[in-house]
Amino acid sequence: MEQNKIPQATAKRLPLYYRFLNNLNQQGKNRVSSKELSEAVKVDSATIRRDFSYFGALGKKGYGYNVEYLLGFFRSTLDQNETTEVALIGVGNLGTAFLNYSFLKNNNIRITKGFDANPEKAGTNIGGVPIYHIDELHEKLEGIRVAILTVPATEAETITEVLVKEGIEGILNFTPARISVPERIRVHHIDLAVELQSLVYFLKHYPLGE
Amino acid sequence: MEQNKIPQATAKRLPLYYRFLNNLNQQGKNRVSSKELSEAVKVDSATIRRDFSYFGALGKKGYGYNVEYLLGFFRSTLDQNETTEVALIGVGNLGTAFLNYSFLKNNNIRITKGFDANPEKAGTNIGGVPIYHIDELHEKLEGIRVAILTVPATEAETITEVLVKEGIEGILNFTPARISVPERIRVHHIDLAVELQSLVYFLKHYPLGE
DNA sequence: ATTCATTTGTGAAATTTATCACGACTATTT
DNA sequence: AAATAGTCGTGATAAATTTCACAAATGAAT
Ligand SMILES: NC(=O)c1ccc[n+]([C@@H]2O[C@H](COP(=O)([O-])OP(=O)(O)OC[C@H]3O[C@@H](n4cnc5c(N)ncnc54)[C@H](O)[C@@H]3O)[C@@H](O)[C@H]2O)c1
Ligand SMILES: NC(=O)c1ccc[n+]([C@@H]2O[C@H](COP(=O)([O-])OP(=O)(O)OC[C@H]3O[C@@H](n4cnc5c(N)ncnc54)[C@H](O)[C@@H]3O)[C@@H](O)[C@H]2O)c1
Repeated sequence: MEQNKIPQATAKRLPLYYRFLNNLNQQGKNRVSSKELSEAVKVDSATIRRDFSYFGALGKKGYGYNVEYLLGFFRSTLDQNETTEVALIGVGNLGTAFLNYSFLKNNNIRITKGFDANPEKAGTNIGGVPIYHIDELHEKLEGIRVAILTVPATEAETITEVLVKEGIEGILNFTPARISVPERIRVHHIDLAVELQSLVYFLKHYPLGE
Repeated sequence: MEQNKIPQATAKRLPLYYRFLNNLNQQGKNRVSSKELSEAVKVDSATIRRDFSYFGALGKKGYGYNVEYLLGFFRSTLDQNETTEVALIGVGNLGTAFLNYSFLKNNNIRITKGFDANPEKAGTNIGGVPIYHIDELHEKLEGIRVAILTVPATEAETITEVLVKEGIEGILNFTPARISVPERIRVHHIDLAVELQSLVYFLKHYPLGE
């Protein structure tokens, strides 16, 4: 949409910066250096300056960055002015935890609808979010572009096909299944078992500082 | 411990390969090519071959890989012969979901103890895992090297200090707090809000195929 | 036996990401 | 107004990761 120049690695750090700037702002701080930011978010200060520089000269030499200005800039860059609606598919253990969690501290993304195959869950309300039967996807998914997938792995592929057909553009997939989607759809995997296992692997094979 | 030659990016993919090989093995398949693996785990086949090659010549040209052999190899590489015990700190929404989930399908990592500050949770049992009061950390953490952190963000830093003091070596941190630890401790962050937000960012700024 | 379709393992190249290091500039203190 | 300490933005470099592309090997088919 804009300049596709922002490296993916940078893009993944933006929400992190945004959140911390929000904290600073709420604390009344109005000035911050890349060094301070670095200590807080655990990213090298040169990397932070480089990240910011893709968006132009946001800071002042010898001074640092103005918190409010930077915050405003990232707010619009991250589209935090308008609310993004997200659907959650699979209201089980994990899905319920997400529904009970309000993502929107410093954050304009909200899970607004839940879907489940279990007819007993349809019609209920968890954490203020209405739950619908999965068969109602077509009617209820209007205008929603992002889905969180927390169904059993065996269901992931078929549900994904439906979601794609309904026009979903992005999926945050918590199932261990590696789903297949058309090129235009973006899928991010969060694979908790893999994360845990790789952490254990690192401990055994890369002892001490990195 | 062994040859520190395995790139981190490779190490992070090993559990993924391992899981899929397990599936193949259970299906009775005894041969697989990097191309098939590639389609299943959505990793470029050259990358897979490169990853495997760090461990030596595990395949046969013109043939592919023997599933059972490869599986056995990764089982020992990932220390799946012995069980790894993990402690979970913070038995709330997210923590409870993890306790109710059995990580150990194809996987020898188990959450064996939960800890919470809420005295009403101490003494209970969730998903077969006993919950202790957080003050009992010292007595109960013996021999456990890995912890999952699912406490409120405000508690993350202080709890981490205690965990480090108790000899924990790896932390899987689900709180938005970027915790400070000595060099020797390994921390992996899983930041759900950041993941969601960056997915939304990518959708808006990188439309269509990547 | 020979051909043919596959598939590995890897040198080399390309791409992506992180880090170094310094000139230019700012605010503050003396 | 000069000196000082601090900080950005970025060219250059380094490091990490991915991908290309092909010789060498394999098994199956004829
Ligand atoms: N819970 C965890 O800690 C955890 C950890 C790692 C991975 N996961 C993965 O996350 C996913 C969900 O895990 P969970 O523990 O919440 O499972 P769960 O069984 O508690 O929940 C799954 C939910 O999906 C619903 N469902 C089933 N088929 C459906 C369909 N076709 N359409 C819509 N809904 C359907 C079920 O009714 C159920 O409510 C699984 O793939 C699991 O492997 C979970
Ligand atoms: N639930 C989600 O979907 C979700 C999503 C993203 C991030 N998170 C993060 O994960 C963490 C946990 O979220 P949650 O929704 O489970 O919160 P929660 O409030 O439901 O659970 C937190 C638990 O930690 C316990 N606790 C508080 N202080 C403690 C202490 N000092 N020692 C031990 N236990 C203590 C509380 O008693 C509670 O049971 C939070 O940091 C949250 O920001 C959660």
